[in-house]
Amino acid sequence: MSRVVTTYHQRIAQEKRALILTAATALFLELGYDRTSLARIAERSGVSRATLFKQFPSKAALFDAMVTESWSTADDEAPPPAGNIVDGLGIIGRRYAELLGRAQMTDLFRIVIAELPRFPELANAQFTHGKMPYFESVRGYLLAEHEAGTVRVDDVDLAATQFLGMISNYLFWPTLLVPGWEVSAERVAQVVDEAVRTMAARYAATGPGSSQAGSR
Amino acid sequence: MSRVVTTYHQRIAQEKRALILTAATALFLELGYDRTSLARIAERSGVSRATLFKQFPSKAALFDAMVTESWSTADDEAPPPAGNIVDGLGIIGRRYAELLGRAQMTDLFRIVIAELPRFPELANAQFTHGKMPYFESVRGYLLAEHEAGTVRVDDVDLAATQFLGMISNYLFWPTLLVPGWEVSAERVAQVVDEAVRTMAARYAATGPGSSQAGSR
DNA sequence: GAGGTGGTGAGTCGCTCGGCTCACCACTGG
DNA sequence: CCAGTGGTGAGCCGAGCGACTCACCACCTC
Repeated sequence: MSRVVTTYHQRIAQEKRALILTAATALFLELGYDRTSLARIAERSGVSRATLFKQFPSKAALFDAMVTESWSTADDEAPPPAGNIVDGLGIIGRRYAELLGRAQMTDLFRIVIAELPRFPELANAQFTHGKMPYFESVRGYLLAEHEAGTVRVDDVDLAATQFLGMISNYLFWPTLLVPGWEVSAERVAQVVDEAVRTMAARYAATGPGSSQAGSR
Repeated sequence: MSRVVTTYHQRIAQEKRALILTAATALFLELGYDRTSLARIAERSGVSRATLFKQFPSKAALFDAMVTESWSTADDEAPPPAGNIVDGLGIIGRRYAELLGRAQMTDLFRIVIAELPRFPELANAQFTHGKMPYFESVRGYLLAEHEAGTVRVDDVDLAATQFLGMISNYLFWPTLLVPGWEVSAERVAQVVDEAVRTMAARYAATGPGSSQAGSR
């Protein structure tokens, strides 16, 4: 991105910063905000406490940097299908399910929910990087299909929420509540498929279209 | 229930216990587990710290009692529609929406999610008093209608989850994330109605039944 | 009115926390 | 070779925490 001056001891400083963030991420996600002490972060990252305080002015700043960094790497790993609306609901739903299924993603959600009263600005990040891209994608798809006459959707916002809700309510909540919960890949695909079918049945343009039965 | 012996100073003790629980509930829900100190609970409840320690052996025990008590009063206020499955999806959905809409209910959800790693047994309570009764109710209704031939539902569990997910994803998540979020009663009813219609369209017995269009 | 139950308030203990300071060292770039 | 940047380790501080103790008191019941 920007031209990096690098090459002084600055490089070492950035390495230390990365080490701190890695350790902080692991500890915050595992223990929560209060039970994670800066001393343990320093110990785990192999960095002195003085360095930690020079890099991050306060515990809150470190926590904020950790969340921001986690979201950015999450975006890198699986970019949201922003503009591509022609692939239909299936691909969007599958990517959404994939996002919800990542283990450290649920941990991140958990701590964000827990610390929201203390860090209200995290709610924005949660929406911006989490649900919103997928919601917009579904919304755009439905809107385009509606205008094309393929489907008939009066309340697009509600319909999009319905679709994502059918997926997340099955895949996400148990993961958030039950520690070691896992859903097989087949079941994930099935859940998404069924959600797509339900949407097709509900919002068919006129009569029952191609989405009717489905023996499988 | 059980015959209460009462009438010694035991009654006073129970009053004190209730005062403690009330204060503890307010503080835990507002500040979270770690940031709530027993000293502040004692101060707020107007009870000495010694009394607090005699009533509850530890902070964890007090927290557990608080959650249990909150769930039981929640059940009293709106008993889950356990056996009554003839009223259909609408009444179940509306009661579910009413549960999710209560302000202190979201606070309770938040702290339970936050402290789950430390109190794993809370997950059971969350399921037992929260989602499960409504899930079972929807499930039972769909099963009965399926056997009656009114609808055709192959995967009852998935269908029930879809229904509740369409509701909770619209009403619950924003409430959990955005501090002062509110949804009007009309919109709540609309969301539930649309979820019912979607279910009817998807799981119609053969052709499109009575649930076809719906201009509104 | 005497006995006993239960509440009270103050105090103590050991511990951990976030935050901060400072003298000292390692290493790089000129 | 030497100046300077950045990391290090140890230590200190004030505060708050959960947990516990004990002498004292208020009140009801017999």
